[in-house]
Amino acid sequence: MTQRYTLRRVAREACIIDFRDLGKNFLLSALPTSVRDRWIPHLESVELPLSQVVYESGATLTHVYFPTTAIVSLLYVMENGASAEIAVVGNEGIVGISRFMGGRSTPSRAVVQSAGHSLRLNAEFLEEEFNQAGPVLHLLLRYTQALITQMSQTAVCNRHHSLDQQLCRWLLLSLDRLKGDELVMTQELIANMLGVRREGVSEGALKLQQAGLIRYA
Amino acid sequence: MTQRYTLRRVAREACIIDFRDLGKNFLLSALPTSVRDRWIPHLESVELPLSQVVYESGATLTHVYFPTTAIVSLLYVMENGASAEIAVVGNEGIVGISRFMGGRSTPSRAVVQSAGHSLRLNAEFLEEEFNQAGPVLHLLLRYTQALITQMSQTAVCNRHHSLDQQLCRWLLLSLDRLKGDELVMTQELIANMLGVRREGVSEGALKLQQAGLIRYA
DNA sequence: TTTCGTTTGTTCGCTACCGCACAAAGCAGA
DNA sequence: TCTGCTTTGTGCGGTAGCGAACAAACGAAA
Repeated sequence: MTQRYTLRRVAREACIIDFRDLGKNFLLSALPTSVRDRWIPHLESVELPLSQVVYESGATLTHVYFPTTAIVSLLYVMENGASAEIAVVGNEGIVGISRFMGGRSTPSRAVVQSAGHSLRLNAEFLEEEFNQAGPVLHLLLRYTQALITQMSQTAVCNRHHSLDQQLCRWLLLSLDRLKGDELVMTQELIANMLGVRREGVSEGALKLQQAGLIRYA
Repeated sequence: MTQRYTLRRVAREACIIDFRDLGKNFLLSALPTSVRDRWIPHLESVELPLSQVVYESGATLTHVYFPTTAIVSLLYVMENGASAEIAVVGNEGIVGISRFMGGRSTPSRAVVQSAGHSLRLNAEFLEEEFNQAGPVLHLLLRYTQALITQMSQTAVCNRHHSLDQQLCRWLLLSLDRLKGDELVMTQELIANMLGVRREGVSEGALKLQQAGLIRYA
């Protein structure tokens, strides 16, 4: 019944979101219903095509994103243009943590790694909600802590693991965030994310295919 | 005058901290005086010897540390024992952010990289202060954002920079947090932090010495 | 069907770094 | 002063990954 009510309310306020999407993002579904009901009129539904830049390094965010089926990569770009992925965000998280962490800008670039759907929220609205210091704050900080852990692992992988190992990790990170088991992506793009040569990815993928662990075309 | 008052109060409450130390940690000195006065009776003064483990990976923190002259490295340790430094904390920060970020444990190990002095606070007390959602919360989150940026840089350095470059970065990160320009440390330890071979550090340091950029014995 | 652009596979030096082994230097304690 | 331990310097194969160059496969548009 509550859900029916929510659905109608969404319709009444002329928001085009499908309320079922709310349950697809773990953070949104972890919110108390009172908060979720308050957010619904502010949530927008967006499709994120492959390689779209969600936000640029140094930019001030206008929205924060709650991916449902999309996957977003956070890249750190060096002055000379070289870059490396520092974290991956899918339906378990939120893109744009720097907005509520206090800095006005972010050191990373967010790029869509797997096309899909996402909900998004006006950044100022989120900031106000965050500053009410209730469950929203605690949930987002817990997620941030998880993100920090993922970034730490990325750092140590970059140091100690072989290209093949990193490719495997990357595939698994993606698989964790995918509905099915299929990923639309070129080796070139994977190489950019990992910050390695395209040829290396080619060889790695080949090995995995020969071992029967993946298939691709 | 305010300072004299503070000093007396410290003495009255039989705390052994020197109130001048407060100003040596940037976070503590950025707090409003009202907060600082409230914290003073709870602050403890500790000496951190080289290589002391401030907290172990996975442990629940009992205290958070505000280094004044000490420098602490955050290391991520892999299952096979290999490790890599993910961030450095000196008098600009706080050791133990995971305590207020919500997770009960932390994925990193904190090790003293340069012996020195630090103030520390009971972790539960800090948590309560943090949850009052005032300036303490915002200051600590801002610092956390800075720490995340440092970790991102570490990740991308591990990917794209040469051993020599990383050694330089490490020395500069340390220099930024040192009073003078002298660092007591073996090449072996530096290698552990960076997650590289000791011989590599040896060669790198030699080059820098020959270039007249550093001196060591 | 042809053509052209994109994506993937393969090869060939080259270099940075690793693991190992060992020598040299410095320092502390007996 | 001698001895032993810690720390630093150096050399030597082995290898993973880089940069460049190019061939093969595939797909979409003309």
